Amino acid sequence: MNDRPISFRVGTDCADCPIRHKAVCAHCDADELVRLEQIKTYRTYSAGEVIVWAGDEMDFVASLVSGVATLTQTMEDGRRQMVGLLLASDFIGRPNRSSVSYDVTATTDVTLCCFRRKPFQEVITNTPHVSQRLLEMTLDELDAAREWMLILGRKTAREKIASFLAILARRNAGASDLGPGIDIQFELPLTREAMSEYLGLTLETVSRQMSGLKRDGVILLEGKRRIVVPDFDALLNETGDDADGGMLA
Amino acid sequence: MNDRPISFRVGTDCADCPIRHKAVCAHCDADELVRLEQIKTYRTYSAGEVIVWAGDEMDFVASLVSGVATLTQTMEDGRRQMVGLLLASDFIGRPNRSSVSYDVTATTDVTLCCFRRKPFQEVITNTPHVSQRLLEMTLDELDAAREWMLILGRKTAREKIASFLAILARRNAGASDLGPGIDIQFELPLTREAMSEYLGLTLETVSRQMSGLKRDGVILLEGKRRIVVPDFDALLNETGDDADGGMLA
DNA sequence: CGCCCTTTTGAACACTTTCAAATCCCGTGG
DNA sequence: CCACGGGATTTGAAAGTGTTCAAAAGGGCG
Repeated sequence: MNDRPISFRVGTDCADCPIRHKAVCAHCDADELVRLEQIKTYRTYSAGEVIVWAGDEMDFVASLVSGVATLTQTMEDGRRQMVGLLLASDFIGRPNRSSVSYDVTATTDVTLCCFRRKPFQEVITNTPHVSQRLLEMTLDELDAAREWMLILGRKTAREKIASFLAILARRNAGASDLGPGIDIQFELPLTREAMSEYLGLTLETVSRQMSGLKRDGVILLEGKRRIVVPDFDALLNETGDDADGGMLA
Repeated sequence: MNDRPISFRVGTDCADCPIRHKAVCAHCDADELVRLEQIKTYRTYSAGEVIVWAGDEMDFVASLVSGVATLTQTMEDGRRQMVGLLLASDFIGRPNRSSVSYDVTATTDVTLCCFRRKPFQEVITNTPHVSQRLLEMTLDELDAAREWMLILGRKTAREKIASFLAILARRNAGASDLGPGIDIQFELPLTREAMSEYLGLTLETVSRQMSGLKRDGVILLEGKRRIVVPDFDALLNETGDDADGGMLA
């Protein structure tokens, strides 16, 4: 019902983990990592696979080690809205609640670091480093959700696309150079349909607006999935936000 | 810059507090309450007053004791989207971050229980009962934000209005009777304009849809602000959600 | 009683959706 | 190596929903 493990890789050392310093375990010391090591298991899912369905029981919580996953809500009549876009180091599941509220889907191949629910709840209770990190991450997600609400509620289709691309560009570039004159490139981890579910649009509108941004030279497409942003400020100018941060004043 | 106290009421006992068992202090024992008492101050704001502006520094965090407040984001050109609707017991501010991301506005007369930022951060660090309660509350807010995202991204104007009224009805009725045959009544704490900012609509559309729901007998208006819901299921049927919870099967 | 702000209503318009069909792209198999 | 198949994407045209601009009606408070 709730798990479709494709493969297991047990015994991987937390010290070598690519998300060691960003995930829920970020603040842990060596002793605390040992506790987590004892209750963790890796699972992998392939692109397109559903990790859990809304309403199902999930006997674990997890950190997303690699890949991209989504949280999606579905209405009676099939209308769908994505409500979470999970990248490396993001947390899946809610302590003290075993039933899941949203469909969780792997949109690329995904590796999860899963913690058995019961013992993880004890860790939360006894390890302030973990619960405090989880609070930080949840507050960040809440901020992201609120930025997303502005996009959904008030932006035009073109602004929505530009905003989405800017968010991806920022997350992919990390803290590195987003200045003018530097080409930013990244892979789109979502289909046009998934983008439409993120942005509250139809996939046709997404396609049209992508074409529009390409036509206007704001983005270049290499194949269908690789995006090149020749001028990040130009992209920001399309988002409707305070793009240039008052550089003109 | 950041505070416009209208009046103070010092020395009020936490034991008598109306939000004692729902706010961030809910899990605290007597000793822990003493610590909070030492750093708290009450402030009141009158309807319409801005509590803090986005970007301002806030030297306190707070629990909303009574009244209704909103979090709102504003774009360059004046488009506005509400991203938080704060009712009694909700928490305002973010630990470890003194600058505020959204305009916080009192939409009715409001009383806050404010905690000085610095000492509150110590409480967070040293008092698991507080940090764990704050985590719970933040997770609840995140869930609410995600439900809201579905409303903004995928619902029609009529469904948005119905969903909003259903949310208010549920919060006001508390755990009590929402069954059929029981009239639910509540006061609208928001103007049409504030509703439009909540729902990503124009105020004209809000007004039209309210009229439509009234015309169809889904709601009754007593004055402009008091709403009567003669049949809660009928309202739910307008939300687009799985209204009757499978009662028909 | 009158003023002002909120709310309602009307009509034309704009943007996104819907429905339909063509095109592209990639993996597969001949 | 190239043709084929099928999902993903793009493009077109018509239709619909919500917005915009405008004006009237309603309500509360001095």
